[in-house]
Amino acid sequence: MAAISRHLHKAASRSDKNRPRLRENKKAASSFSIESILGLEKKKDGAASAAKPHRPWVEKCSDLGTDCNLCVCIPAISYAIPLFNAGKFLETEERGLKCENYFAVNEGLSCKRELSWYRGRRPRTAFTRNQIEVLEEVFTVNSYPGIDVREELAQKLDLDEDRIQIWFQNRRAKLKRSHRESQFLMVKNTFSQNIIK
Amino acid sequence: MAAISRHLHKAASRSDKNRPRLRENKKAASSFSIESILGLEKKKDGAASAAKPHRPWVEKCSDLGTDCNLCVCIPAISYAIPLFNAGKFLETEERGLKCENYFAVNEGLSCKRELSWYRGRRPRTAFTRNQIEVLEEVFTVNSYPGIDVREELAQKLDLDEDRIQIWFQNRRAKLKRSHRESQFLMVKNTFSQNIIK
DNA sequence: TTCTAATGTAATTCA
DNA sequence: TGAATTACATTAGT
Repeated sequence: MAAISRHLHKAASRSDKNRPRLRENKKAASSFSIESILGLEKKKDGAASAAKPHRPWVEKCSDLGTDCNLCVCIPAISYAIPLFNAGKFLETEERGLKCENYFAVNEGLSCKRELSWYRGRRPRTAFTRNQIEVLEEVFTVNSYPGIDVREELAQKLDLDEDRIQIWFQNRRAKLKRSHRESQFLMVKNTFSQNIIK
Repeated sequence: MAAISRHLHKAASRSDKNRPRLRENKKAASSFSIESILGLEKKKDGAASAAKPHRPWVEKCSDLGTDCNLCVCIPAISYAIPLFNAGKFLETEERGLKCENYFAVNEGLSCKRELSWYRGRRPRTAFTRNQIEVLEEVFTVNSYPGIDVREELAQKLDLDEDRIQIWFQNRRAKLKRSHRESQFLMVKNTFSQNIIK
C-alpha cells in the first residue's frame, strides 16, 4: 500500500511539468555573446528578463509592493531554521504549507514557483556506511534491480524505495563515466605508443 | 586532447540512446532475494574495478614512461582502497599519511604539489585578477551560464570549461551563503527588538 | 585563519 | 531511463 501511494505520488508529480524551469539560460544564452551580456547589463531592463540573474533564493518579494511584509519574512525564516536544526525535512514541509497558503492569497503564480524552486528540493539524504555497503554489494551483481528488490532493500535498510532507485541511477551513471574514461585512456595510450614507435 | 577527454566525460554518449534496453532485470530480479544476490558477491570481483573514482587527469601518469614506478604504484594503491570500504574519509586520511611519510623522506617542497597530485586531486587553479573580474561581471547578469557561454568564456579567458562551471557553482554557493547569513542577522535583530519592546 | 577551488554525490529536469 | 545539471557537504590549498 505504501508502495502504491508512493507511485501515485510519483506519477502525479510527473504531471506538473510547469514547475520552475532551470533551463531558460540555455536558450537565452545562445543569443548572447559575452560582450553582449556584459554590454547589456545596464541598458536593457526589458529584455533583461532573459539575462536577469536567476537566483531564486535571493528572490525578495519586495517587487510585490510595500505591504508584503511576510514575503520578506518567510523566506528569511525558512533559511534561518537550518542553522539551528539539522532535521530539515519537517521544516520544509511546514514551509511549504505556509508559503503556499500565503501566496495563494496575495500573489499569483510567479512567486510561488520561484519559492517552490528552493522549497521543493528534497533534503540530501546521507546514507550510512552500512547502507552504502549493502547497496554496493547488490550493485555488483545487479545494477538494475526491479521494484521488488528495491522494496526489499528499502525495508531492510530503512530507506524509501525512491532513494534506492535514485541511488542506483546515480551509481549507474558513475559506472558509465568511469568506463568511458578508461576506454579513453586505452585509446590514448595506444595512440601515443604508436607515435613513439 | 584535453578537450576530447572533457567531452568524453560530459556529453559523449548521446549516441547510445539507441542501446538495447535492459529490461530483463525486472523478471530476473523477482527470482532473487537480497540474500541470494549477496551470496553471489564473491564471484564478480571484476565488476568492482568500475568503482574507480572519477579523476580523468590521472591519465597523465602513463605519459611519464615506464621508469616512473611511483606514478603507477601509488595511485594504484590509493584507488584500490575505496573498493573495499565505503568509509572514504578514513581512507583519504590514511592515504594522505602514507604518501606524506613516503615522500617526506625523499624530497622537500615540490613534494607537496606532487602529493596532491598523487592523491588524485587537481592542482588548485589560481585565477588571475582579470579572469575573476570577467567571471564576476558575467555572474552579475547570469549566474547560470549555459554551455555556450561557458565555452565562450573558457576560450576568451584561456581556461577549461570545467573550471568555469566549477567556478560558477562555487560562486552561487557563496552568494547563497552570504544571503542566508544576512537574512539570519535580520531575523535575529527583528526577533531581539521584539523581545525588548 | 579565511576564502575558495576541487570533490563526491543526492536530487532534479528533460527527452 | 540516461544525460546533464544543480545543490550541498566536505576537503584542502593559499
